Amino acid sequence: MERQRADCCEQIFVHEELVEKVNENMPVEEELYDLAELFKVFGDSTRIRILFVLFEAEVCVCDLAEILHMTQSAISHQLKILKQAKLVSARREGKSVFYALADDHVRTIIAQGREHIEE
Amino acid sequence: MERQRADCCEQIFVHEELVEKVNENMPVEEELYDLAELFKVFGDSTRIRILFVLFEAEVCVCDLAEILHMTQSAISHQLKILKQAKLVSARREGKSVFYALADDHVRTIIAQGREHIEE
DNA sequence: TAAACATATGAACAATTATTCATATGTTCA
DNA sequence: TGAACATATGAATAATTGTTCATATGTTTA
Repeated sequence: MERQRADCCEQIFVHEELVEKVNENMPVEEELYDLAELFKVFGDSTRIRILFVLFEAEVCVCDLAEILHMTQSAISHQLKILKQAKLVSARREGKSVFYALADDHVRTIIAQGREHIEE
Repeated sequence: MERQRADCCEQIFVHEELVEKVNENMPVEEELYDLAELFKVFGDSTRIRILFVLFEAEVCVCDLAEILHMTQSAISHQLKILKQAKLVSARREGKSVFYALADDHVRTIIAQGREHIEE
C-alpha cells in the first residue's frame, strides 16, 4: 500500500487509505454547515430552557415568557430561531400562538448531551 | 385543580400543574449552562470536520491540519475546545500528539443531528 | 547542548449573536 | 371600526468567538 507524505510532518502519518476513508464519509460542505447551524441552536441556555418547557406541553409565547422570567420579545426572537431549525412548530389559536416540539430528535439529542456531561 | 393567572395573558393558559411539572424536570441552572456549552462545541463546522476525521482513526495535529487544509494553530485551538468538552482525548507519542474520540456520545449526537436535517 | 520539529497559547481583529427597546403585524371583541 | 391584547421584528449594543500571527513549550536527535 502506497503511503502519502504529509508536508507538515516529517514522519509519514497520513496514510492514503485514511485520507480516502475520510473523504468517503465526510459530508459535503453544505451538510457540515447545516449540522453546525443546527447544533448552534442547541448552544444557548435560553433555547434549551424553552425546549425543556416544551417537553412537558404545548405552550404559548406569553406563558413561556412568564415561566422563564424573560421578556416576550426575547422569547419570541429565540422561538424564531428554534422554528427556523424546525425544532419547534407553531399553531395560532386566536390571539395566541402555541409552540410545540417538532419531533423526537430534540429529546434524543438533549438526552445524549445530558448523558455526556454527567460522566 | 387550582389554576394560576398569568400576568401577561388575559387568558388562563399557565396551569399550576404544568408549572410544577416544568420545575420538576428542568435541570438546575448549572446543568443548563453546561448543556448549552456542550452543544456550542458542536456548533462550528471546523470542529465537526475534525470529529468526522476522528470517526475514522486516531490522528495527530499536523495530519488534521493537512487533511482539513487549515493551519496548525487553528486546528490546535479547536482541539483544545474539543478536549475541554471531553469529546476527544489526547495521547503524546514522541513529538506528535494523537487525538481520538473520547466516547460514543459524539457519534450518537452527530448521527441524530444528521437525521434531523435530512428530513 | 543546540537545532529541528510538533504542538500549544496569548493577543488582536473581524464576525456572529442574545437581549433590549420601540414599534409593527395580526386577532378579537365591543 | 377602534381599542385592547398577543406576537413578531428591525435596529442598536454588549458580549462571545474563530482565525491569524508571533512566539512559547515540549520532544528528539545529531
